[in-house]
Amino acid sequence: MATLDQVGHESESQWEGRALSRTSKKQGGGKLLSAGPTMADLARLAGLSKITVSRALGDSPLVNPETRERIRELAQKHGYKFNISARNLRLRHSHTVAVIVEMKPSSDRTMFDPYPLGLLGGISQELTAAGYSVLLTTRQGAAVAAVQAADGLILLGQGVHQDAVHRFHKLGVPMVVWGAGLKGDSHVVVGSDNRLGGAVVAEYFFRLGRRRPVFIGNPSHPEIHERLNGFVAALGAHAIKPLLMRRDEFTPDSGTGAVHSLHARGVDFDAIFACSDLLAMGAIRGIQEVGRSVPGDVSVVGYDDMPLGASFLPALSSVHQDWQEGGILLARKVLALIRGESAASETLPVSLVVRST
Amino acid sequence: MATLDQVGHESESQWEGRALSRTSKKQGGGKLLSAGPTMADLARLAGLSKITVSRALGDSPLVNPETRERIRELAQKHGYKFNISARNLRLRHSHTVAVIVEMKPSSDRTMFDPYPLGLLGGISQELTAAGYSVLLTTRQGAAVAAVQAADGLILLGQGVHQDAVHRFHKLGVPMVVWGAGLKGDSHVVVGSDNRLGGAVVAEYFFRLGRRRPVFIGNPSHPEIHERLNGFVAALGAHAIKPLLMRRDEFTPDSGTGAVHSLHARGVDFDAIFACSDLLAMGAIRGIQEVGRSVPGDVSVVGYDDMPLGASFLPALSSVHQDWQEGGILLARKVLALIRGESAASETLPVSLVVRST
DNA sequence: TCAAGTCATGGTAACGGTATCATGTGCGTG
DNA sequence: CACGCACATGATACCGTTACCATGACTTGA
Repeated sequence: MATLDQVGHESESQWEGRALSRTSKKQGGGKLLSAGPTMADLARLAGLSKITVSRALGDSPLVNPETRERIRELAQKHGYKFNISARNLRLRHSHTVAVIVEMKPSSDRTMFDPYPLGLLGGISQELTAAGYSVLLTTRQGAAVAAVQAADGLILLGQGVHQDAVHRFHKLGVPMVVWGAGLKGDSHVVVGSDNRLGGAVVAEYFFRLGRRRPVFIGNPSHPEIHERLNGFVAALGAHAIKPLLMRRDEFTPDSGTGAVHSLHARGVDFDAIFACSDLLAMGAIRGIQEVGRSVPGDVSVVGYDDMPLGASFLPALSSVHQDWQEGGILLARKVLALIRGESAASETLPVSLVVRST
Repeated sequence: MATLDQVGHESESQWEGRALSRTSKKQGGGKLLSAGPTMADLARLAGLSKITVSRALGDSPLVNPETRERIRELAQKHGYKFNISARNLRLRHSHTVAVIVEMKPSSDRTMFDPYPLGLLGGISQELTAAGYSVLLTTRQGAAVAAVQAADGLILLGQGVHQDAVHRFHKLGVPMVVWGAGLKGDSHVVVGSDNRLGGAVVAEYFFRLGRRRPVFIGNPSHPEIHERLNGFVAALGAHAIKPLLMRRDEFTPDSGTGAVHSLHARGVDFDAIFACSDLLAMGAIRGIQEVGRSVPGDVSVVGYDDMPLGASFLPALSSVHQDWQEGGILLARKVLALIRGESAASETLPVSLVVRST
């Protein structure tokens, strides 16, 4: 929209202060504010009215192309800066979408390291391209007036709690949430297809001839619960029943521990689906420690496809999700809602990246 | 400042539309816009003037405490929303700081995974607390009008190139940059003390009795160059000269490759300082592959203290930096500059976390 | 008793854009 | 020649807030 590509172009003349050229009705005075020129100033300079300047800068077809060019140059030359607040006030919207990131204290943030950043990148890219600003906040800062003024809201964070969702919902602003969509949800949810992720791994194991698979992870996270569901359902179709090994921590240690525990209990298993790459890497170490081999004796698949996993030895197979794509989709949904269109919840496909394990 | 803590408080009555209660001079008409009440509306409701409402909501000492309370309740009850655009227009500032993140295409982004997120958290926390909004953009989006309107700028990204810095500097807005400060820099730079990081590792190696240390990394990044400088200088004080093993990639593979290369060339070494944890972990694997042990034969220290490193086996020693603290500092510096105070470049201390390697 | 000094409140004019409804020109056509 | 129409531009009135400078009531002290 009113995107003036001025970065990098040096203004050739300094704006000399306002008071002189201003049609001040009361003050003839000399207090020279060091503010830039306004549309009214450009208008006077060009011998036109400010509305024409507004139209020229806004690419309106109503102005003569030559006039537009002339005004453009003038704006350039005098270092004109468009005032967004004024436009937003007049237009009665903020052209802003608030992104609220729920940062957990820090404990299992590990799991989400690569995640919000990619998401944020996609969101920022798409929203900026549409002429919207991205207002970043944490949950604590969400009470601030600027957030309330946003035209739209994006909620980020694992297992965003329902109460938080409702709280923000009350602001009466278009809202889109990242995560696992529960069936009864009234709001729009975008997330990667965790169920599919589980199913894909199940099929993979089945094709490899694995018949005694184990799932490692913490299914109390809604997203991970879905992975488990998909995994169990797909295996069930082949009359296979996987074992659930519950682990709360998403660290390599935890994965190693899980395997040792299985081994100690004499459990017979030939495949492991870990719901995080870190867990998977730990599990592989555990498997090797108890004298078995990957992928010879046991197949292992992780989740998230961390860059690290690819250069792990043996190179880790993992379920890949495109965070950036997710961010873009989130952004598109809010924009649609803001425009008054409807938007449905959507899940993004995931893909299994098969490497050595 | 004008922070109205309204999230979560449900407004008890719906605002019934404007036209009726409005002192419209021309239109007596019925077009009922579904916009919320304004200060003027509250004023009429309270039998006061809008300026008094403004003062009450703004905690001005000029209004009677009882009046203030009354207005507060009224605002609450009618779901009043403060209009930031109007205030910003009037006050001639945006109360906004733009954060420009330079996202590399994706190649060695690995290195920076945990980094911008922590930084961003700190920035957001501090800025929000001060009543400022955080406007997030990538470099591509930085030409947008909203960025130009920001009261301040924070530039994030490894080795932010000088040209970019100058480009943004021309906007004439207070700016703070994250990274390694070069001596001749005119702008304010905040970064962690890479030189100290190198020195600390050097001392650690020396105390352990290591005399043939190797540095692995890519010193063409300014920040990493500093680490190398500190490392070399501190070792130099003990008349030790480290070997530089240049590696462009920051992956484990690259680290493993480096060690194999050293081994193949018959280089004698007893300590490795890798300028990234991933590199360090790869190096450890390489060391083990060529039949030597960590930390028995070779000591290894990484950089960044990734959560992963702590649960690596053997647990990785690493140089730790507090990203969040860095973000807070960045925020404080811009705020100071915005207030017209001066601010100096500053480096944050780092600490060596000694684990098993 | 009156000047001076609080305290609480109000009138008015900005801040810098854009929507709405004119206005004025030139041109083609019946 | 008058009419309608497209085109280019303008006058005016807001959008919702706060700064500036009153104004009136009531207190205080000489």
